[in-house]
Amino acid sequence: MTISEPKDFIREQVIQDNETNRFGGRVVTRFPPEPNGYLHIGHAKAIHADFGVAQSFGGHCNLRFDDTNPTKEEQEYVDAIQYDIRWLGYDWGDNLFFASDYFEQLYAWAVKLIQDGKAYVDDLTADEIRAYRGTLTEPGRASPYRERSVAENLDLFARMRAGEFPDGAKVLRAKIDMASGNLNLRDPVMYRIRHATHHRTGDAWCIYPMYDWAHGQSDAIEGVTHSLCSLEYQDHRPLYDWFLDQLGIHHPQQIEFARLNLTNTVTSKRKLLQLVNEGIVAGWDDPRMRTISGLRRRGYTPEAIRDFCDRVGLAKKPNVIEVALLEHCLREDLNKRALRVMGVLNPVKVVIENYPADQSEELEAVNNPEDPNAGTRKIPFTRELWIEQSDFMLDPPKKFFRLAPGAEVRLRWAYIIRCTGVVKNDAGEITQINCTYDPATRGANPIDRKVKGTIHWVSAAHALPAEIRLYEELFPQARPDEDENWQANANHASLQVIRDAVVEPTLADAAPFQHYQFERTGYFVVDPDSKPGALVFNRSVGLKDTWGKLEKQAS
RNA sequence: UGGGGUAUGGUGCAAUCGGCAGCACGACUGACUCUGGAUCAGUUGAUUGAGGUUCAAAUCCUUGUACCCCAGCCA
Repeated sequence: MTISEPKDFIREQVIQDNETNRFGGRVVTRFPPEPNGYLHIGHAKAIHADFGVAQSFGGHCNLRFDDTNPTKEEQEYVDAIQYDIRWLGYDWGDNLFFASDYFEQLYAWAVKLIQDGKAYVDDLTADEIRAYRGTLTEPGRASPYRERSVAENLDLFARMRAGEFPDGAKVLRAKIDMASGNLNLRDPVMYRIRHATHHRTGDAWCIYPMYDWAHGQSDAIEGVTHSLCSLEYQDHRPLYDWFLDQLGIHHPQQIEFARLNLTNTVTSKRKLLQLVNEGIVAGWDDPRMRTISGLRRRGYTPEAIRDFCDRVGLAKKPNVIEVALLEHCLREDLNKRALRVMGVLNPVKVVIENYPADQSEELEAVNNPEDPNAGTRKIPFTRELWIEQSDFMLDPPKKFFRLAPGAEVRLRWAYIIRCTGVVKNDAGEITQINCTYDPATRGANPIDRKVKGTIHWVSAAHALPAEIRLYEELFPQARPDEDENWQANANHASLQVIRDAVVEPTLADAAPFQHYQFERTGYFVVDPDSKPGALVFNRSVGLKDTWGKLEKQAS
């Protein structure tokens, strides 16, 4: 690892382990998703930690699906998770594993624990086990089945596997300490009976290992050295260590860090699933969702997400990151790469009275001022244009640098125009703005006066219709799920669809997931729903808007 | 005294042996600008409380306080 890399407490630990030669200098991590939902921004942090730490030390990171609960897991999720991790830019090479691949080994180890008198078959019901477990402040009591003979346990456990008992009739438990202050050590369940079809092992098994029993042993099998997980597993570490010690097998170091929390965001698979199932959003990839697929569709880039993960850091302190940081990372990435184009969301017609109706010209526009290699393009200019309604005011306040009666404004890449009057309909709405243009101001500033404002426009004759989807926060409040009734916090007006926007003709062939900056408006991405002739754009994030801020302060 | 954790500006992360509390986001000024974008310059603002040790404490000691996690046959 080079000196310039960040040294969070996890990397410090690894450095120490390498110095003491604890794992022979090897560094192996793993990312262990359960395939029961889609990945979200919180997983991105974990992935970034798991793959990033391994990479820092020239090690590798396994992708291991923690598929020990057949009633909740599906192949669909296995596929989606792999797609998302790859899209984020991480590579597990050949190291794709499944906890279900280890079921046979896990079973053999369980038998060994029984033989050693360290595990037993319990006939108590789930409710009874809970009652016997005691409470946070009172010790538990031993199950009446705790002292069964090894032979009987062996027999019963074999028959559990053989399918002789119905769901819930028996479990295998580790025999540890019913009085421990750590509830996880009060004879945790290792196996439960589930006559369910598993997405990979089919009907080969009807007993399935619990997380605590499967996880550490899977880490050991894979030669993992540093097993990174979130804070809530701190209480499980003694159990993780206990199993490994009883078995006397390779013993990785579990290290816990604080999971990511984001303002205005729910990150809980259960809640995300609810948003989808209850139709509050359109699906897992709804651009308002901070799932990886939702962020992708919203126009986030892997680079922006990785940069974000870098900046949030890695520590044990529970945290809530402001979404502003996420948005900052996106803007910073897109500013360097997104091609600039002009699009008018809420058009109003401008007629340039002294520009001949039969005339048109091609003006050169810079594609990205931040990137000379992006080149230039030609955009058509004619007598009739669309401009943004908000770029005109009949009675403008001070510091409004745009178009108003008698005022001048620069048309981006084109001429300076002066407003001479407006046309209104019967309802009093402005339907047309009349202007004159100054032919001397193409590519040049006037010498006798200063024109401060520049606005974007699209030639009416060449404009392409477009649908534009604007998003606000799904949850306007910073911490939506502090509330028991968190779903009620959802803003059902968080998606605004504009169907009559117009964009410049160079966008005719814009392909899904292409990023653009609509000048002065924001960053937009082509939605997968988009087709030539029926363009659809999502606003990824707005540009910083100091004028908008002024307006807000004024109101 | 059930067990396990965490406390540094509004937010997140640093400060390696006890040695000038730093970086980023945000907010606020200003400069510049054919994007009210970008860029540049600057300002604001923090060590959980109380004692103690020390020339010197975010860091060491004592003692409080607050917050988070744990009682699934989920992970």
